[in-house]
Amino acid sequence: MSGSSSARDRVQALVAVLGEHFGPLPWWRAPPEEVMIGAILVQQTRWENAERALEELRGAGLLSLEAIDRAPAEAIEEAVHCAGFFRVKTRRLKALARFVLGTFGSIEGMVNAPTDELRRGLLGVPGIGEETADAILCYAFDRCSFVIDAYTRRLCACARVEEPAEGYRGLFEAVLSRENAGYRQTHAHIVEYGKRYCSRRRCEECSIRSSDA
DNA sequence: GACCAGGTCCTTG
DNA sequence: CAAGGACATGGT
Repeated sequence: MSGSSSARDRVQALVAVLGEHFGPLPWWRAPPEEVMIGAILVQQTRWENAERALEELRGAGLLSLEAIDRAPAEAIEEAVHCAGFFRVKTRRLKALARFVLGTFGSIEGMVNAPTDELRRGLLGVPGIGEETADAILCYAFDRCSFVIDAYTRRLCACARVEEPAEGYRGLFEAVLSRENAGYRQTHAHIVEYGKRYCSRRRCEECSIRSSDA
């Protein structure tokens, strides 16, 4: 087998330490449709900007996949302008809407679909990569899909967790129990830790690292 | 004014 | 397959 400090062991330790450090953390709650839209809007920007864009969409009556599918691109671009990459994100929102409405007819058609099928479908939508797909699965549809984002990679690098060829996702999913709450919670912990202690410009000495190494 | 933010896609070597 | 660039606004 592996030594006393395999990548999996280190991830297990990270999850435990974060849990003790932060305890339960709140996370944005919204209907699945809004979570999906938010998952696109938040790409490569602060959540605050994505949230503003969501409110702009709401104000314009565009906070639904039906409306996004129907509306002219210019109207959506104007609403999501404050989230950056507004032309790209508009195209991605429309692609998402087309996928959901075309493949499942509606959001309701997705809630009972198998996770594998949803994940493959989402990854086939231009503009939806692994992180966005897993965020949608985890936070919009309560699935056990762990979200690997920039914070996770940074933290793992800091904690000397070597990345497997298939990526970090499998490590976390092997460590977490099969319940959605833990997936949400651990990702929330990592984001909180990243924002507070381990951004790109500054990475304070990781207390995590010493307790794990 | 540079640098960064909860990515993804396309092009090059 | 790794590395680099494009997409864009808002905050430090």
